Amino acid sequence: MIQSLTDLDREHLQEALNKSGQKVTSQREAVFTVLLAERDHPTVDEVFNRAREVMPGLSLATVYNCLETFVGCGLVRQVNHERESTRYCPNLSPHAHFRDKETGRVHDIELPPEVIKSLRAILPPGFDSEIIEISFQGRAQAKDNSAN
Amino acid sequence: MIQSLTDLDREHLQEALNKSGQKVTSQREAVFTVLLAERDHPTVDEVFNRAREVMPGLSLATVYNCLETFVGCGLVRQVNHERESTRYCPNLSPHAHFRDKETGRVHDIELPPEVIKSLRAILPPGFDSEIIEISFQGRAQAKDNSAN
DNA sequence: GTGAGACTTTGAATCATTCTAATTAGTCAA
DNA sequence: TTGACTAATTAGAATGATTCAAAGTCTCAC
Repeated sequence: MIQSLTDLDREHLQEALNKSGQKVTSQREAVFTVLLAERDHPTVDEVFNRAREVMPGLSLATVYNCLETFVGCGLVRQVNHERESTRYCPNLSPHAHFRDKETGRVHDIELPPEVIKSLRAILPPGFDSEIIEISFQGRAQAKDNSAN
Repeated sequence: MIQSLTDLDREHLQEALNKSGQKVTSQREAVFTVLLAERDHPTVDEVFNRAREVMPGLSLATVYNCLETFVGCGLVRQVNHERESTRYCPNLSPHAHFRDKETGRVHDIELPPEVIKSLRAILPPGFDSEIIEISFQGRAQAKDNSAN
């Protein structure tokens, strides 16, 4: 069952939206709640279905809009794997993604600062990168804790 | 103008295809030639248009098929950026990709073995990865040599 | 030269995503 | 309260990359 947002999370949402001149709406709150409730990198469709349990009138277009808004104000990250549907991730700390070939599940992998540094170091002069995306593919031993 | 394949490249193509029980056809040769001619990570459509200059009857589906075949037998790599059209890359040495935000161009960045090692090292036990993909996004100073 | 299997072709179908136009909700001023 | 303004939401159509299905062609072993 989907809990409602903690006060802290609601503040977080409000602050991020306000900072870019946008409003907290019940739809945005619902979508954000869904993202935080189960941190399993859901697709738009998955978010849509989960959110509708709580807000039946919600439209798919709105879910797209909300997620785009959140990405725009830095509340969530997109995760793409090849041409599969885009997935969404509310984990903001620097991390890589590991995609299990068998299940399609995506796991977060913590990314230590020195690794990031060594990656930046391989860029030739003149290349300046704000964003680095790292994704592994392979097999993850079932160790089904931390449901990423 | 599109040159034809060198003998070496033709052998390379032949060997890779044969190894997986597939044949060299004139279409595959044309598509492969296009990929090697200009190493700029073309989309399917770009490959299609270039290849048709040399083989007017070629169909789009065949270009999709050829590229899929090449990926399957390890002759080329796919490069995806968000939901843009997939691009194709005949560079087989380990490398990352850098996507210039302004131009959309993709550049290859050589990937030293020790960086790969340090990346593998961040995987928790139980995670086994065959493939690591690294992509940078940012600005590349116009230094328009090596047309990647 | 025939037949089997691999490859190619055309055009239709799919599917995620984006767009458009119309509606609703929220806010502020009078 | 009323109206006016703006941002957000909605439903459904449109888009665009990719895949699929069916029919046609080629090649090579026999």
